Amino acid sequence: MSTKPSLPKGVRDFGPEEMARRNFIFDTIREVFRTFGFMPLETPAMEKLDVLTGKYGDEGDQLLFRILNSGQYLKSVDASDLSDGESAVTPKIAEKGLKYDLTVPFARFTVLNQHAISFPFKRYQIQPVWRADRPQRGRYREFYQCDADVVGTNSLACEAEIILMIQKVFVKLGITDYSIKINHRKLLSAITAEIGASGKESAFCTAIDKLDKIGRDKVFDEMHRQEISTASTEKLVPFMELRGSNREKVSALNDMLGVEGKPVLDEILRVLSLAETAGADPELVELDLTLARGLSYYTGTIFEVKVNNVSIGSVSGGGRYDDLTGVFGLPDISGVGFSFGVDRIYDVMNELGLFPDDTQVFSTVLVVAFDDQSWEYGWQALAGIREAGIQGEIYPEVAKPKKMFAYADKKNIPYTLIIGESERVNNTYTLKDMRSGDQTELSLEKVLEVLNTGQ
RNA sequence: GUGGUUGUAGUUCAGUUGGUUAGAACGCCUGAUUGUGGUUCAGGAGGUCGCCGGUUCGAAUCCGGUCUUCCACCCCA
Repeated sequence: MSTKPSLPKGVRDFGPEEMARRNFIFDTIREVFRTFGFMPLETPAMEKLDVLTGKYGDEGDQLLFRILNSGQYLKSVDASDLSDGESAVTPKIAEKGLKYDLTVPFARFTVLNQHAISFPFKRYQIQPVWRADRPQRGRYREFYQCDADVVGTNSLACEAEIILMIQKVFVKLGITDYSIKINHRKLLSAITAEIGASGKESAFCTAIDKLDKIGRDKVFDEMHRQEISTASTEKLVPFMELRGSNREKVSALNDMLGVEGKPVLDEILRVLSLAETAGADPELVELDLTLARGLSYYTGTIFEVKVNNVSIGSVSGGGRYDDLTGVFGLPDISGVGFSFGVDRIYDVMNELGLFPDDTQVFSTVLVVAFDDQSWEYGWQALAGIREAGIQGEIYPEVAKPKKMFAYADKKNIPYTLIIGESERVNNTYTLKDMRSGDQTELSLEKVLEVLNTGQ
C-alpha cells in the first residue's frame, strides 16, 4: 500500500523557476563577498552538541535540532534518568545536532585549524541551517544563511566593510528602500549603567528591542517585571527620545554619558566615517539604540537590516564578538561577521516584484523528429549543437507533432529544429522560431549561426 | 513552548439546517488534425472529503484526538 508523501513542518522544495531566482541571489552575494577578499568555507550539517549549546542563549538551545544517537541509544539511560525527565535523558541519547547558524561552526573550524590559518582570516559561507522554530511567514525550519566573517583583528574597517557589502548586494538586487540599523553592545551597557540598572543588561536588551513593536509603556512594564526600577526607566526616557542624524545622536549621547561613553561613541563614529569615505550611502545607516539582538556572543557593534514596507523581519544581521573562540580554548581572537538570510530576501523581492518577468530559458532549441531514422539524424545534429556551446535537447522519442511542440511551448524553448524525411534526404534542418512561427531549411552551420546570434 | 486557524481531484477553490451518485475552473489524456505548437470544439481519466476514533438510521458537514497549513506571542534570518 502506498501512502501520500509529505514534507516535514517548516521545510520546502525549490522548483526550477524558484531555483533560478534563488541562484541569482546566491550568485550576487557570493560575488560581493569575493570582491572583498573573503574565502569560501563549508562545514558539516551536524556538529557535536557541546559545540552548539550555550552559544545562543536559553531560547537558542531550545531551538536546536538534536540527532538521535545511532544503534542502541537507550543503553546508557536508566530508570532514574527517565523519572528526571527530558533534561536528564536528552544528553544521553543525542550527542549531535544540526547547526543553528554558521558563525559558531566557523569558530569551531578556526580553533581546530589555527595552525593552518593566518590571521586576520576572512571567510564566507553559504549553507543551510536548521532551527526547531514554529514556522511562520518568512520563518522556516531549514533556511540558508550567507555569512561573511573576519577573525583575528580589532580593526573597525571590518565593521565598515560590512556596511559596504550590504549596500553593494542590495544595489545589485534592486532593493532600495531599507535601513541598516547599527548599535553597540557596550553602548547598551553604558546606558544600563547610566540609568542605574547595572547587572540587568540582558533583561534590558530584550525589553528595549521591542520598543517599536509594543510601545514605551509595555517596554517599561516588562523592565519593571525584570526588577529594573521606576527611577531607572524614568532616566531612560531622554535616551528613547533621541532623534536626528547619527552624528547628532552621538554628540547628544556624549553629553548624556560623559567620559564613560566616549570610547564606544568614538568607535561608532569611526565605523560610520570609514564606510562613508569608501562610498557608503549614510542615509541608509541608522544608529538605533533599541537594536539589541538576541545572540549572546555579541560584544561590540551589532547590525540588523530591515527592508521597509514589507511584512518580513530582518533580512540580515550580525555583529562583533570578542571571544567566541575562547570557549573552544583559543582566547583573545576578536571577530566580526554578518549574515544574509536568502529565504527572506527572496520573499521580500517577491513581495516587491523585483524579479524580472522573463521566465528562465533552460534550452535554446528542441530537436523534433518525425520518424525513427530522422531521430537518429537529429541526435547527431544535437551533438554538434551542444559542441557549439548551445543549450539544446531532443524530444526523446518520436511522438505526435502536437505533443512535441507543446513540450517546447511549455518549457519556453524559443527554437525547434524539425527533421523529417525531406531534411534527411537534403542533408538540411528546418529551424523554426517558436514565437513568430517562421521556419527555414538550413545547413547545420547556418543553424548554429542563427542559434548563436539569435539569443 | 503558549493561543488561534486551515485541510475536499494534479492545482485553486465551491459544497445549504447532517440526507441518495461530492461539483467547477485550470491542468492532464484522447480525438477533430498521421510533416507543425499556442486558438477552438467534442469526449475521457482522476477524490476511502488529511488521518484515527466517537455521536447518528445516515457524517465532507457535529464532537474528541492527531498530523498539517497559516497567523499572533516567544524568539529570530
